[in-house]
Amino acid sequence: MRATLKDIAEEVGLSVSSVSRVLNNTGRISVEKRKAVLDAAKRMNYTPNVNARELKKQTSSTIGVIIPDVTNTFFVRMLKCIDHKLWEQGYNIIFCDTDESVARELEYYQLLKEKNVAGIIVSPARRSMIYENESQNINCVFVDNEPYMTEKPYSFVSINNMQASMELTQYVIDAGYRDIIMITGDLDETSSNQRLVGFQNCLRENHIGCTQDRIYFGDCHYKSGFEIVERLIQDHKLPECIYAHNNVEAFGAYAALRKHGIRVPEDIGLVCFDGEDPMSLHGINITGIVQPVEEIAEAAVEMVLNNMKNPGQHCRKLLPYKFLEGHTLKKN
Amino acid sequence: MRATLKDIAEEVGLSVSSVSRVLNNTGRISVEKRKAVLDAAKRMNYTPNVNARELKKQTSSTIGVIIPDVTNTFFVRMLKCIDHKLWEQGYNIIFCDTDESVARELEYYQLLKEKNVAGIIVSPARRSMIYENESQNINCVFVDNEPYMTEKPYSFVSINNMQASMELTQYVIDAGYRDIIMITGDLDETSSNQRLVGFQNCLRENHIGCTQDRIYFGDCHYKSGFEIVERLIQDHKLPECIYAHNNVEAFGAYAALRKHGIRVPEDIGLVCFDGEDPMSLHGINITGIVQPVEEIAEAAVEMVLNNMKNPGQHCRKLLPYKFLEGHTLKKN
DNA sequence: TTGTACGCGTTATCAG
DNA sequence: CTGATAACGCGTACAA
Repeated sequence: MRATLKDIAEEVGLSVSSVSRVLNNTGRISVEKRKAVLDAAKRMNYTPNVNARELKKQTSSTIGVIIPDVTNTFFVRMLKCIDHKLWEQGYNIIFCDTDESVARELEYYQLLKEKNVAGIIVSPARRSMIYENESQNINCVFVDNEPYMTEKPYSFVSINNMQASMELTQYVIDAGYRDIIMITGDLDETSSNQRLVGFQNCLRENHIGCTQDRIYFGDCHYKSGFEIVERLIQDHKLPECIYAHNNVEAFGAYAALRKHGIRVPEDIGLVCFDGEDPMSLHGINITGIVQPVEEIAEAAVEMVLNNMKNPGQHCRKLLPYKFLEGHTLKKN
Repeated sequence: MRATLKDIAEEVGLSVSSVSRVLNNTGRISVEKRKAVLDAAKRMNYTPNVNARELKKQTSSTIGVIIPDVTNTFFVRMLKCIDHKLWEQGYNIIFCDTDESVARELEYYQLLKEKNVAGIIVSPARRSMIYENESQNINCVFVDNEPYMTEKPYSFVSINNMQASMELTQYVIDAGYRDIIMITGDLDETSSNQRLVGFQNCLRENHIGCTQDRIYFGDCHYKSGFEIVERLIQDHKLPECIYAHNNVEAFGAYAALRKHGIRVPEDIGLVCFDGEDPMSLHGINITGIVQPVEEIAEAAVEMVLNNMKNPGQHCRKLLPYKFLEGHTLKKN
């Protein structure tokens, strides 16, 4: 068994509180007793029980992080950044990958509360139900996708997806493309929705018909990008340019194009969000919007820590994004 | 504040123990009181305090997972698998990314103990010091890389890296290549070391000189793969085939080759470990060894859970790997 | 300077 | 069936 304060106390013939005082450097203790305690602690390999301490002190040093799919490069980078920021502040992460299951998300959320986390950073999947039937004021920061239908206030950090999407679309148009299609993300998610709306708005503003056949419904995954594009190829319906909702879909799209010998950007243009991952497309950057992952993570951490000191204070942050000129559009 | 058993007890005019019994379905309680408790619990949004419960019951439902870099596709997939397996068993993960810092690894390890985890799954970075000065018998399973220099027994799961490396090298040779170089991983890690040894052994067995200029020292990262190959190109020293320690290095190597218009496999061969990620090379699989990530994760979980029931039982498992015939070697 | 007593939220034992 | 009581490991107000 692990040594406890009590064990040490018995060992050195002191009271538990004195031992506690020594180990926490609180209160005054005679030098020799202090030494005795420290020696015993070392000898007995004493390890404090943080859970007990936090139960007593009514604090918590763990933050729950819920994400839909950690194999997605955007989320994994966010996770890593969050971990580092929190580590610096003395916090730990309980990691929850929901596999995009709303049910799992809810179960994880419940569990995190039971584990007494100091706060939760969640990038919800689909129409997140987290805030349904939730009367408790839990310290929760949403990232990327907003919770569905709640009049309760909440904290949120992301970028302005609609605006970014419009800018991107406009860039494509300005580059000379007019026949553009979009492969959407999961439209149950607000970020996907916003990007689609931005795309549609921009087409309209440019008097380009935004007919239904410009929109293909993906699900944020590689496979949907791949399959949609392969179908387009087979149907001889390839447009001049493909706008994929995220990098993963774009990789899928790219793979399908390459499989059929269609070159990017010579034969077709390709844009997306978060296409800058150098590891993923052998050094080829995909032109498009790049979300400031680090800043988003940092803001989320800041917000969740701040909410601890000022409970009930909610905050909504839309961070500036970057435009990346990659190698997947023809020069005008 | 969060409602506690005591709050409910006061609300319904019962003792704390009775409330506990109702909520845990233990012991007999009259129907009406049971209903009263349940109602109150719901009304007051009662959430049990797992930490308190586990303090009392002397149990723990959290497992620490320490990995060197979660953005590495191998580790992130492992993490995800581990999370899912543990979730099924009612356990949670405290996530620790060390950024390959041995110091951080040690700090995390200490912290996990303090947080009272039921066990730790660790893929150590470099020459892990985790087991130095460690007299306590902590439930710890090592994955991929073995701890450095300890006479203490430990649990470990991986593949037989040396044998796999020999097989891979032999395959390359059998495919007609003789001028092969290897870009190693971080040689402080046993897996990297083993793969290098396997490469060398196989060359010797085939009477191919294993001179020092066949070995380039990488560090498992994209950048090192890229830079080493670019230097080779500039020095006109490209071999017939490059053997990269892992997929990330191979991606870097591939990017460098592509940048200079060198085609794979037409102009040069490329093999590595874990090159099957369809997302990463636009559908092109890299020929080589594939580690059974899922099985490794599963085994690690099994071992860590088993160690809980049978403390001190250590186990070493080398799982079967697969050979993947991809698209990066010329057909013989 | 040190010890006693109490409580954090929970469960388990023992009485009634 | 129900309620005290103790204990898990720890920190702290109070007393000595």
